[in-house]
Amino acid sequence: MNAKAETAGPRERLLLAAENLLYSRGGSVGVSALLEEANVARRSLYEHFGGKDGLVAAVLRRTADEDLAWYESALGDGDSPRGRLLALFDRLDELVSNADFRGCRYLAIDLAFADQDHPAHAETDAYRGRIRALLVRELEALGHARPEHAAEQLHLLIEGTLVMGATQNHQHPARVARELAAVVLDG
Amino acid sequence: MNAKAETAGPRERLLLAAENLLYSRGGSVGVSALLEEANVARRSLYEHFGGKDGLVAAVLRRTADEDLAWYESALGDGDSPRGRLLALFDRLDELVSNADFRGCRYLAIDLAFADQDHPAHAETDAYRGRIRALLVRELEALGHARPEHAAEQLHLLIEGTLVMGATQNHQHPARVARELAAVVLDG
DNA sequence: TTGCCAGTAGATCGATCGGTCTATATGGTA
DNA sequence: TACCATATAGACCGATCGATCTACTGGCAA
Repeated sequence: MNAKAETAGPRERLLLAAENLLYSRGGSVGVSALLEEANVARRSLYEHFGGKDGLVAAVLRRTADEDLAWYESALGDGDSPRGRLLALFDRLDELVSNADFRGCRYLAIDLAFADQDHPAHAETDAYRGRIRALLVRELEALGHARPEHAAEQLHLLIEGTLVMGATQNHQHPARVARELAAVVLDG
Repeated sequence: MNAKAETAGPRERLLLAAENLLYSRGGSVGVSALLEEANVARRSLYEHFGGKDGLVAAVLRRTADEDLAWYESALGDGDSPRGRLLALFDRLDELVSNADFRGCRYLAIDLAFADQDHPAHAETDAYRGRIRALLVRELEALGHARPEHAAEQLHLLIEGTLVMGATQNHQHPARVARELAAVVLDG
C-alpha cells in the first residue's frame, strides 16, 4: 500500500491493515483477511495483541490520536476563535464529500460489538471525551458564556454531519451544520 | 413475550422476534437465535422470507411504517405547525432517555451489512426519504421560506440526537437539538 | 376417509469464525 | 559458533455461521 507498510514490522503492518479494513469492511472483518492484508503470520497477531479484540482496541487508540490531530489541524491557525470553529465545518465538508467516506469509525465499532465489555468501547468513550474537551477549550477561548452547553451542541452537529455524510453523501451536511454552528457560537 | 406473539403464525412471530433481536443484538445475530426467540421451525424462515437477508428486509419494511407513524403522532395535534415540530423533539427526548435505547435501527443495519447489494439498504434509503418528506410537508405547512433546506437541517439534528442518545445517554441531546430546531424554524 | 399442506423437530452440509499448535527460518548477540 | 528471540507458514481445533434436507404431525377441505 505504501512504502512504510512494507518496511515496518508485523505489529505496525497489522495496525495499518486493521485500520483500513475495520473501516471499509466493518467490525465483522475476519482475522484471516487482516493477516492477508498485513502480510503477517497468524501467530504474530496473538503475540502482539492477544487476539482480535486487542487489535481492535489498539487500532482505536492509535486512530484517536490521529483523528484528534486532524481536528486540531482542521481548526486552522491565526484565525479568530470563532473562525477556527467554523473552519472545522469546512474541513468536515471535504471529509464527508470523499467518495470512500463511510461515517464515524467509533460509532460503527460501538454498533458492531454489542458486548458492553468489549475493550473497544472504552476507547470510543475516551475518544468522545477528548473531542468534547477540544470543543470546550475552543469555546472558552472564544469567551462563550456557556462553553459546556455549546460544546454539546457542536458535538451533536458534528455527529449529525458524519451520519448524514455516510448515508446521503450526495448532499453537503457539513454546510448545513455550519450554519447552525454559527448560531451556537453567537448564542 | 406478549399475547399476540403466542397466538400469531410463524411469519408474524418471526417478524416480531427479528425486530427485537436485530435491534438489541445487532445485525450479526444468528439465525438460530431468531428461531429460538420466535419459537419457529428453521424451515419456516426460509419458506416465508427466503433467508436471513429477506427477513431483515421485511423487518425494516414493517418498522418503517411503525416509525413513520411514531413521527406522525410525535408531531402532536391541534398545535401550530411550529409547535408540532418542536413537540417532536420533546418526544425524542423521551425516546433516547429510555434505558434500552440503542440508536437508530436503520443506521445500525446499514453499518452492519457492508455489502452494498444487501436488500436492507434499499429499505433504509426509502425510510430516510419518507422522514425527509414528512419534514418538508410540515415546514411547508409552517410557511417556511426554504422547506427543503430546513428539512435537511432538522434531519441532521434528529440523526445527531439519535447518535448522541445512543453513545452518551446520560445527557439530553434532544433538548440541545430542540434549541437549534427552533432557530431553523424561525430562520 | 383421503389427500394435501403448512408447520415442527432436528440432523446435516460446507464454509468460516477466532484461536492454538508445530515446524521452520532469520537475524542479532553472547 | 552457539544461542535465543522473533518472525513466517500453515495445519488444526471446536464452535458457529446460513442454508438445505428428511421425517413427522396436525388440521382442513374435497
